[in-house]
Amino acid sequence: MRERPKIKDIAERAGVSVATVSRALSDSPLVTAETRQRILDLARELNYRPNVSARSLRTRKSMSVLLVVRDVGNPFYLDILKGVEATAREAGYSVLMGNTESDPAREIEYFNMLRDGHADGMILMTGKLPPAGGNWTGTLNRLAVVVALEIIEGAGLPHVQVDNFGAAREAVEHLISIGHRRIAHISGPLPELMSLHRREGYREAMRNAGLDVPEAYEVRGDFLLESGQECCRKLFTLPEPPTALFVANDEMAYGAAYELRRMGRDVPGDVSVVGFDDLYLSKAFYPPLTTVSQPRAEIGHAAMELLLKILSGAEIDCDEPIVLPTVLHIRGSTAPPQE
Amino acid sequence: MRERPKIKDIAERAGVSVATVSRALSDSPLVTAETRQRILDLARELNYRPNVSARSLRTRKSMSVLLVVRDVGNPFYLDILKGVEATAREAGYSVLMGNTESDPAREIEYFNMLRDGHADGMILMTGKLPPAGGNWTGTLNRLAVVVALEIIEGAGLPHVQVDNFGAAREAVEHLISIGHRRIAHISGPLPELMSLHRREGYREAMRNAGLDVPEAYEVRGDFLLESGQECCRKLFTLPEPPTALFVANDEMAYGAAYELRRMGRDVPGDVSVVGFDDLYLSKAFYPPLTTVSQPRAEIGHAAMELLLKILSGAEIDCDEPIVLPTVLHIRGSTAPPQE
DNA sequence: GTGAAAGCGCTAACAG
DNA sequence: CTGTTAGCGCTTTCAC
Repeated sequence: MRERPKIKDIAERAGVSVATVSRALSDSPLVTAETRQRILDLARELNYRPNVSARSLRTRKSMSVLLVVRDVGNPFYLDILKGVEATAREAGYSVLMGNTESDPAREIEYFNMLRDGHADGMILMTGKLPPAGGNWTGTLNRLAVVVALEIIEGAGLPHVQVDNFGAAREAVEHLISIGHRRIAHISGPLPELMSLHRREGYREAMRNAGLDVPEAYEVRGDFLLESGQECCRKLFTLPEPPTALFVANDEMAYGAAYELRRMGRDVPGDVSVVGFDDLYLSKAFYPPLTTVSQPRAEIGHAAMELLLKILSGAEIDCDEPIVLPTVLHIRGSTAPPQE
Repeated sequence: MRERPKIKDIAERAGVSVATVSRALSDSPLVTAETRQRILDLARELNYRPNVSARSLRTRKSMSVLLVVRDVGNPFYLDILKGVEATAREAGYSVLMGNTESDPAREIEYFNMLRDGHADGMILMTGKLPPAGGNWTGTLNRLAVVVALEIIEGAGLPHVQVDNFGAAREAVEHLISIGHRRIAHISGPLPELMSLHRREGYREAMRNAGLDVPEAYEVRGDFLLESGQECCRKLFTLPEPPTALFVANDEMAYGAAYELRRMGRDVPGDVSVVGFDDLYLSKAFYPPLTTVSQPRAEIGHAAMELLLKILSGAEIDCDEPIVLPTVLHIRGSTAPPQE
């Protein structure tokens, strides 16, 4: 058989109709065990594989989902992707990668891919809806979209997230508990909700401990290494620099630690540093970073499960986000302040 | 318009046939500029998007490619993925993620996805062909497959790679040039070609310098952090431990550096370490790792370009791999040996 | 330049 | 239980 066999080829050889073959192949109970077996054997023999386009066209299902992130190059997404991929594959779905790089045109494009049957559903990790350019607006509620990691308010979409506020508070409480009082915060880009929540957690912990937060102790970064360095430099030109840093993500925390070293300050001897994310290989950094670990694989898994539920037609309560637990890993970058 | 508009809807409103609409939409010259414009306007107004399944079924093209890796969780692939994605999107292709985790069943599965029309081509980064279980064998030459990063011998497939041998040699030559003579090597898993080539580069550099390589100076790892630690431990129980390490990838290099620190040896004061890959954030490590940087985005880009060429029907010379240049980044983890 | 019509390969009524 | 048949939405001959 030179050409790819189709259902018709099997039907002819088996001496049955295409309908029967289709049924046998999809495990319909409407086929005798014997016929089914004959067909199955034949299919294997011919090395038959159903044509996905034909099937999709007919069933109106693509059996693939779209995973959309801001930057595929960011290692943070890796384990999430892994979790999504594993769960998707188990359910027979393929995963299409989407990368917006915050380009509105691309954001729209990926939504369009849902409409044109490229994918059945989408896991959105960009933290925002595309501008209302394409008039997919209004169709939104009909599309199967799960927001993971980030939060999009007011769209009525289901969410899978972590308690950024609580996790940040816990991280800062750790610093307080080992004796720090002058604790500064390098935040993520504002007014993104994730950054906001982490900053609120920081403020709450400080407030609860009766500690002061001078305005200059809150510096705004953008989650990238360089901004961690820069923010750190700013903080240590202050007349009364902090003894500890709560940084909104690991990448900036590395930047800060790197900068501290350059300035001749020891971590954690002179300054303690706490990050957020628990990046791949973060335990290999020196000193190993104390950080909030997010259950990334589980986030991916949960988001995909939720999406599958939606795709199966179940009603989802979008008002109650799924919140996954974080863990504060206390490692070598934090220590009590010097006398 | 509640339902998704199809070509027929446009045709009716425009008072033309579906054929004309199809032609106008695909920029065929067989349509008057005026009709075309009317149709285009209408399409935009209705927010029309062609159904991909129908189109794929008809054209026998899925306009997507499969990117298959051993482990999506490995950050090494990130920039490659990014390069592939960007190039693919520009050409109108989507990228499907494939993750084998070295499971033969999955390896076969992804090849099957080519046959069933799920994807038009594949970029394979697993370094091996699936076991000849599915009888896709023989069909191989008909499938559009590009091998990137790794090497698969004898399959007649086009390759995009780096000169692992030369890059490794250069790295070791650097160590030699700053005065090291007792240089050990932590290799990747054998007999994988990539590991083999890097080891050969190491040997060649040593040989050229007239340096001895005691058998115990070559330890075999598996590219993971822990194995870097382990191998390092072995090396430093030798009666005459090395003063420098050439490690086959960054992840193990971090493991080794971590272990050296634990053993109270300073990097680079007591021991110099050179890695391979130049991982994301590697400059933030302490000390910043001297390492061979691979042009990952370019590898992704080149592989996708090559695949596009194949998909466009061009004949490819599979005997001449595309070899991309590496750069040795000399950073803080290497220094002349102590007196 | 445009239209009619024939499928691409599959599934799902509907009949038997 | 099995077969016949009508599409899914699109592209592409082949006529006109």
